[in-house]
Amino acid sequence: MTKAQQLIASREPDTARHKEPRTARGRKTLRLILDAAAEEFGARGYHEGSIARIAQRAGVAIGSFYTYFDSKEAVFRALVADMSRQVREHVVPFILAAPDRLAGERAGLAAYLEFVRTHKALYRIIDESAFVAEDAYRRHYVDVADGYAVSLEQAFGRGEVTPGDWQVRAWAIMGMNVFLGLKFGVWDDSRPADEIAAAAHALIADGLSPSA
Amino acid sequence: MTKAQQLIASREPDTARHKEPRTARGRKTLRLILDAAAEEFGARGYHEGSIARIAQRAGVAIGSFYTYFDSKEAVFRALVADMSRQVREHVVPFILAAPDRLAGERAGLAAYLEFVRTHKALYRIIDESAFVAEDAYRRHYVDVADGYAVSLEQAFGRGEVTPGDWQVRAWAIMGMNVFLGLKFGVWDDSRPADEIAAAAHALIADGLSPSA
DNA sequence: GTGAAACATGAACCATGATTCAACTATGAA
DNA sequence: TTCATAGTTGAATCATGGTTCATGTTTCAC
Repeated sequence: MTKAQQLIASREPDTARHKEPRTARGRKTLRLILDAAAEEFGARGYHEGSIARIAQRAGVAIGSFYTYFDSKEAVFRALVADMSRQVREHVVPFILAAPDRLAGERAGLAAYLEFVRTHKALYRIIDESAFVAEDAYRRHYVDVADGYAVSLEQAFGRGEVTPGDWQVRAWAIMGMNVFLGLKFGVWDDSRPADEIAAAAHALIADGLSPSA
Repeated sequence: MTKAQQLIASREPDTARHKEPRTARGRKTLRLILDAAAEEFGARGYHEGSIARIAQRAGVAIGSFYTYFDSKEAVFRALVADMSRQVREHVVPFILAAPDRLAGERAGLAAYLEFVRTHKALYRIIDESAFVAEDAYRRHYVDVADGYAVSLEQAFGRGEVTPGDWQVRAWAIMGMNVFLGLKFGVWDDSRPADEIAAAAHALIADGLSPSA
């Protein structure tokens, strides 16, 4: 397993399983349904979203939906797992490509903001999972935070950051990024992602204290 | 208006209005219903929560609920506004009592963590409002962030913090606090709030960079 | 080519729970 | 004391939408 794979992979087995298609036709239909569900839940949210409309968007009958998923919650869980993976696959390479961890932090945030701006549905789905599939939500954030903590500690080993409480730092930075994503990604994309990332990077690197 | 009142107050008029009771009996019943709703939504969430159960918890008939609120959403909105105010009323005094803004940051986070630990329902309700009453959710966080931004800028005027992007900093710090509240307040309260606040304070004050 | 398994269809079923409402009781001002 | 208003009651109503299922159609290994 490469370092990138380690950071992307989830620690837990994939519990959100759909019924595996056995033919090419089946795989295609499953894909259609998943994409339609992402659109529907992204636009209307879990509770307002309807299976009938998902089926319609996918261009299949309602019954076909139930060929692949046991319930509304099942398809939602599958989506959360899928999107959790997508975010990490998009962001991690930017972090790894940077010369050091702090530069990586900045590049990662910029990449994250760009990703959120072009995948607002994704943001909403992961967030809403807190109330629909709490375990999936926890898994997502615990995975990301643990990846962060490990990564920070390794950077410390290379002398790139000061020592400190890795768990607190990981959750703090993650929360920062998520809220910046909400504010400057989802709600207001008028400012360049780089600019936000630079300001956040400055905060994380040097803090607010004038004496330092 | 005192400084504390400024920080606590919401910029927007109170849109989430219930029907005002005209007698002492009515005011008492309204209070019972609001408290019951907080319990119910805190425990089961908005969609799993039911009006019938709220009425039961409050010890009143279903019809009485509709004497005070037009709908399920209306009572939820009233709760969000109420709790948004509660958090600020609890935390702001700690920030103001501190000798300077950075110390205030630390004291505020510790106070916030303690509050979250003893009011987990509140945390959940505000968070879920993102999907039930998005405008109320936005209002809450925009209010808090703007308060932060102003407060940081004033601290800069007193030479307590370095100059920077106030909006980005405000949202970053707020996100940090919210996520630390989720992780170390709601999910895991095994570590002392002070300890978490101290670690976060160190991050915000001095950053991660070893050169600084 | 053939048959069993996989996949597709969508009308009908059904549980759930928010909301209504008509009858009743308590309050408090005059 | 009186009566208009405020407040209370909970069974019945009603809309919604997730889920089922009996009946086809397609695929593909043999």
